[in-house]
Formats: sequence, structure tokens, C-alpha cells
Amino acid sequence: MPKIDMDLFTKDVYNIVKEIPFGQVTFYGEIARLTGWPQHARLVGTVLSKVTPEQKLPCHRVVDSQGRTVPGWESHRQLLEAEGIVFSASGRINMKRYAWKVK
DNA sequence: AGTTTGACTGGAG
DNA sequence: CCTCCAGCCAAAC
Repeated sequence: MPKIDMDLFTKDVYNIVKEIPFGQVTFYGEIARLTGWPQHARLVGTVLSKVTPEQKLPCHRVVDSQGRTVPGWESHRQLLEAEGIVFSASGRINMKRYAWKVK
């Protein structure tokens, strides 16, 4: 495996996140898989943590593999609920129901 | 240049 | 349901 090109990886992540439809979600590991670097779920998180509001990316539509919101990001849950997404009593999303299916 | 951190993950306890 | 943990690997220290 060649060394990862962070410049390209970052752009791929942006382009993928930008495609997530309103009312649907995906998770870090899935984005990593789509970029061709399935072992870099953490790196996807690192990239998204640096996204600014000016970039206008729907990064709130990205949750963890268990359907949980980002710890410490207070408005994450309400941003998703504003798109019609319902949380279970344990504070998790039903991924079966909301997962974004790539065409 | 070596160590710790982190918007992760899946499995164990 | 929750916490903890090993494996993960580039970024930040």
C-alpha cells in the first residue's frame, strides 16, 4: 500500500460528505471505505473536526458506527432531529433506517 | 525523533 | 446499557 495523500484524502472526504442527502446519515468507517482507505475511520474524524461553517458541509449527517452523536458537540442531536431523524430512548439512531445508500 | 492524542471500531466484561 | 480495551495510524506535541 502506498503512503496516503492527505490532500487527496481530505478532498475525497469533503466530496462524499457533500453527497449525503437531507434526512440521512453515514458513519466514519463508511466514508473511509468509500475513499479507498477502509482502515482510516479515525482520520475521517480528524478531517471533519477541522471543517469550518464556511465550508458548508453537512458533517452533522456523520455519526459513529453505532449511530451515536459526537461527544461534546451539543447541537449535533438537534441538527439531526431538525431533519426528521428520530433517536431511540438510549440516544442512538436506527442506522438500518437512516443509513445513506450509495447509488 | 519519541510519545501521546483522537469527531473510530468491534468486541469483551 | 455502560465502560474498557486492543488495534488502528496520521496528527499534534
